[in-house]
Amino acid sequence: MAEKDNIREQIVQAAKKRFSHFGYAKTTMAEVATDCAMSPGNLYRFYPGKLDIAEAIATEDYSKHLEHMRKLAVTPGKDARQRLHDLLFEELRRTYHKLEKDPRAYEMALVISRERPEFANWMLREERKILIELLDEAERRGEFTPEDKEFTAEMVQAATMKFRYPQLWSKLTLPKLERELEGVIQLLINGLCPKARAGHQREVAA
Amino acid sequence: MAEKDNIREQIVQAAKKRFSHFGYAKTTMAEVATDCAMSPGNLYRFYPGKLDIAEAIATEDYSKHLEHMRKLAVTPGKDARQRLHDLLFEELRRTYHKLEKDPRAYEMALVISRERPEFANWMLREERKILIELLDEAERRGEFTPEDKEFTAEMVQAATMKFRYPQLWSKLTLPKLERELEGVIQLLINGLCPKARAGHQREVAA
DNA sequence: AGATTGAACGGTTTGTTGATTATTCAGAAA
DNA sequence: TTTCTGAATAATCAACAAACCGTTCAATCT
Repeated sequence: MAEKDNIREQIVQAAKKRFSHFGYAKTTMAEVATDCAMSPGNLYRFYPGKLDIAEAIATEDYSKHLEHMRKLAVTPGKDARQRLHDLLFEELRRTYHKLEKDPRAYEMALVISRERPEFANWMLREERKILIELLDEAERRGEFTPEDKEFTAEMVQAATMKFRYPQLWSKLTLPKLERELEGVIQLLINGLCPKARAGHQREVAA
Repeated sequence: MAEKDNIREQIVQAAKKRFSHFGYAKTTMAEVATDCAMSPGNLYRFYPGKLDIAEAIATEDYSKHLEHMRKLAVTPGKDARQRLHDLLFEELRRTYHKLEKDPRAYEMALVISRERPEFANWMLREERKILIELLDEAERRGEFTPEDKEFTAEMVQAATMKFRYPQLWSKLTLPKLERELEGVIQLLINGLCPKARAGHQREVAA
């Protein structure tokens, strides 16, 4: 069924164009169908519904992002702290720029996470896998030694939840958000307890 | 102007009754005025508007909560970790129960934080003062030694943001939230770095 | 047969109108 | 004069109708 996959891809491409020009809500199935030179009804042989097309677009997009993050998680020549830092900053910057420069994409993200809460969970699960890779690698190098890595990854995500949801940012600029994330990472790495206070931590440059 | 303050208090009491019985939206200024045996117009000599009455109620309520938390922050016979734990759990439980058992109060909270974002900031600032007290006390006892306590308190709040906003809970039960908060606190206290791994941490009992 | 259409269905959104209500203020009461 | 009233105002809300659009499916085409 390579032909069917081609058509699915064509539909996704057409929808992507429409969604990013006019927004998800203002794009009709009839328009997407016309762009693909087919009838509206025929779309439903390839996707169960409009939201599923949006989900396909979002899945493709986030998968690319995940691939990038997977590389950051195991970059050689950087210690675990730096890799965790790079990973979480990448996620923050991506979200911030989507919000700022791409309101259409942000609209789609809102719709999907409202209508398909499972999708947001999938994103968290995938990112968590990468965090676990990072922790595994860190253990191999003797940097961190968390007992339960699955649980630890979940807690790192919980502690950085603020940086995933623009609704919680209340007009904070990116530099301020980065300064906060930097602080949270420092706390997560070193903790409040003094023990053997580790060497200095670099400050964010903004 | 003791008389004026009495009337202000009477208005708040009348509004509190109405709001908690019928909700904020379904309560009219005319009704509150009638309850206070005055005309609607006269209310405006005491409060600038309906929202300000709601804010007065919320301020009074949260101030009581703050007082309670202030006690938790300096309870003798508990170490800093336990006090931080008690403080953050108290906040979480309060929010959870407002949401579960008191939809009227939750409605008011939503309206206020939408129309008066400054109020949410005030709450955070006040809670932060308490966190700083806790850190000061911890330093005195040689438990934690954060360099910049104002900043550290801010970061503790950032890391526990998830537990303040029911919108982020997506159907999580209180026990699951408590388990997560427990994990985040552990991470905040001990950090990911091994250094001198501290003694075991208790598990939540639910 | 399998693939495709497009009109029909039903749910949602949009636009409109009328009522409700927060807020104001000219004047009455004290 | 100062305090208060309540009708007037303007903004918001609720209800209803019309239009729109996602989705389905009987009919048509290949």
